Amino acid sequence: MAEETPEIPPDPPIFTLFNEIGIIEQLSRRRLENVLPDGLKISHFGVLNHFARLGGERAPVELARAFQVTKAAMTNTLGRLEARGLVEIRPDPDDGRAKRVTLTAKGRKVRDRAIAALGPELAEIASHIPARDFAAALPFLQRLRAYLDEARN
Amino acid sequence: MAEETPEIPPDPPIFTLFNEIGIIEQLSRRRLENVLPDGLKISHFGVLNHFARLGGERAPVELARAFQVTKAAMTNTLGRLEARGLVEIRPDPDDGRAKRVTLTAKGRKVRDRAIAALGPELAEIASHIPARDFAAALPFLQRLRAYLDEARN
DNA sequence: ACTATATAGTTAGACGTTAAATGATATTGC
DNA sequence: GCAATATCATTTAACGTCTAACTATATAGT
Repeated sequence: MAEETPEIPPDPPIFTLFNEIGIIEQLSRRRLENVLPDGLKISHFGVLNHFARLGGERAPVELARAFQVTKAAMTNTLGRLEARGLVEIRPDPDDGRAKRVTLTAKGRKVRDRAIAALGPELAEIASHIPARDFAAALPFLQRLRAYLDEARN
Repeated sequence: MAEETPEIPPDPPIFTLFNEIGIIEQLSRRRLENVLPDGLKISHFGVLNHFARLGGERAPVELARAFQVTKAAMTNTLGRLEARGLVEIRPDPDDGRAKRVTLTAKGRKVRDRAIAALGPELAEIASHIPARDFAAALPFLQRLRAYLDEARN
């Protein structure tokens, strides 16, 4: 009977894409964390790198928004970074509710070592998939991210 | 002094891309899980959908490989699906170490409801970003995934 | 046959994340 | 001024994932 033919309609591309994104996220995070020094996590490195690139000081809520995580997650991340002396957290003199976070000299050094450790790993990936393909794929992902971001509650 | 000019060299595209992937994964997972019925998680839906599309029965280790998660994660997922009566797990008659997992009628119904709930959500995204853009972006992501997959230890 | 190795699945512990509730401080509107 | 509301940060509980260690069974080498 007709039951014998499996047919198997493929998932729609939009669905497959989110699937691939999820798997790439998992594989790349594991891979990058494996080469990061001192058990540094991607989320930790992200914060250090943010400060190293943009400088200055930030409120935790700003960082949470920048990385699209909850304030609770950022509280956790900053607490661990502070415990390791990589960031400094002070009360905000102008707002009793808020705090100010800055990168310490040690934090900058760890970030620089992380960048150095990441370099060969990224180069290895780039040796298999041309850098221009990454650049070509970026605009779509940025647009998708921007939409999901603005559409979030 | 020169310190006054911020310069701010941008991260390389390959780095920015992994960044975007991570954020998209987070935002899309949260958004899709919010519309999934019965607190179904993406990982749970993935397994149900896998069975509904391909039919038959699978060993847990096969599913773990298909979804790029560890066996431990799949044990957890299958345990929760079984506890809710969405899959059935039996010993493999031919291999004393293995198990066989099948979709139950209830599991299929939940999956169908999940598909129905996901439809409008995906359509809403597609209304802001053309479906052809998703299709166009897919090959690169699949290639990247395949590389990361084969290069994993 | 027997030993060594590989594979299937589970368990335990750690970690990051989320949602929800809470406390503290700011801001807005009347 | 004062009450209502919004915002910043933290805490708690639940969840999914990972790594590592473990049990049980199967397969390969000798």
